[in-house]
Amino acid sequence: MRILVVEDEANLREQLASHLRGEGYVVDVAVDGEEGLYYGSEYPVDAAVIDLGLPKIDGVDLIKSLRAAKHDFPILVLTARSHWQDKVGGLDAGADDYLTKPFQMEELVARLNALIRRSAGHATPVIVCAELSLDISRKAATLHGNPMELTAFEYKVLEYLMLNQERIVSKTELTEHLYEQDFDRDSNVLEVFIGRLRKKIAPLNLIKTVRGQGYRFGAASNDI
Amino acid sequence: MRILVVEDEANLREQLASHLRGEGYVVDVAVDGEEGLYYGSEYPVDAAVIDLGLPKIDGVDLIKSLRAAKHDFPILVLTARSHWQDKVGGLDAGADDYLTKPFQMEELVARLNALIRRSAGHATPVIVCAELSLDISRKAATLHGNPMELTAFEYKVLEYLMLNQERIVSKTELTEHLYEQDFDRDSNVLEVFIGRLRKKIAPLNLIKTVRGQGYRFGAASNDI
DNA sequence: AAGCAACTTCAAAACATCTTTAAAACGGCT
DNA sequence: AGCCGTTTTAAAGATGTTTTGAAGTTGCTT
Repeated sequence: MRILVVEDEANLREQLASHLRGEGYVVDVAVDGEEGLYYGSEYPVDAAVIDLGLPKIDGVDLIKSLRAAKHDFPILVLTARSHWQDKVGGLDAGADDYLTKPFQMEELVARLNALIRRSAGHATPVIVCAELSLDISRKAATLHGNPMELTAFEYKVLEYLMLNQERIVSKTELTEHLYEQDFDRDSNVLEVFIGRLRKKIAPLNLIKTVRGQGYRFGAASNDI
Repeated sequence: MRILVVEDEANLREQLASHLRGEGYVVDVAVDGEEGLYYGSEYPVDAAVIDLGLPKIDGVDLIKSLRAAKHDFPILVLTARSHWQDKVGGLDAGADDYLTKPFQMEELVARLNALIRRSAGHATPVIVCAELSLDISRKAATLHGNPMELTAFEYKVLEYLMLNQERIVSKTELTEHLYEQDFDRDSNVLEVFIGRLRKKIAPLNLIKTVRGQGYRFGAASNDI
């Protein structure tokens, strides 16, 4: 999952980035609203964390611009406690949730997770498909009720596919959401991971390949 | 479908070309307005992506020249965000849509698809003919409500024919729009593909051959 | 009936995807 | 820091599908 962090204060910015990376997210960082708008438009981000009170373009204006440009990924705004009124402006502008500074990183991660999950159309943190279920808040999967052993990357791939079930997800889309920018276009890592996931969830045939287009996750037996 | 890309910045140009080719388009690339005018006049392109702000001939002038030469394929212009006023000039000159940089490739592809579809006279992304329907945005066809299994090329041929229903489409036209320039003139690939498509959509007789001229797709039973 | 255009069939070539293996990178531990 | 086990990546070959080329057949048209 790709997160855009827009925060002018260097300290907090780095802390956010490194903590989110530690959680397995791909992170783009922007130091001001202008850069934030650029990254939000250029890369397929899954969610954004935006500090209100930014130089160049104000946080509220950034949100408005992003929404005007039809980017509908969820946005979590950060406000200083002393400026708590700001949050109303942020939400009005199109943000989805807010957090007042200071805050706990765990809190932020939990909310971000919830936002991403809900924006993919899942109300609960547990996604079930046939005998396979994925608990996003715990980053764990169970098959036939037994916990599965997944590596960090296997989990990420499975999560992305399950959050986008029944939809064809191209290899490009997968890499853009799961890897930092510089990714070797003609590497076959994804095929390797898909292969491993298939082996682990066998005999269930939930990951179908649509030749020339990508993969589609789902229980549906009929092709589309 | 044949797309002309006119962009001076090498990086973006290559990215555009490779991404569009990945989407199944035939792509001609031009590095400046002069080359753009040449390709636009020489090849039967279905749509063009033109960056405003080009060397030699400016993007706006290129569009004017193309329109003056009676080329009426749809044009999507790219503008830098800082020069957003340009888009008005582009649209005035005869462009059909615009996108400000930076943008996401999916967005561009979606708009290009829509432009091509509409220029062929179809308002919606689903084209229906008798019991056969084609969803251009998903690149999928259904027959009697059941999804069809089409290979990439079968799809391309069917799409071109359906976008140009009731019109006689010559084999030359088909190859020019579906293949890169160097195509073996006396190959019979198209006949092979037409044959396969006919078999797949049988017993419907939607692809009629007009001896000596080409093929005509349509439900109309009366000859012309 | 001859000549040509279009059709059919089949196998070769090209291509995308999958599998396997081993090397490289990483993370935790002493 | 150096070692060890694990995870991720790169590379190469196997597999299966799609596309192409080629040869022969059909069937219009004159």
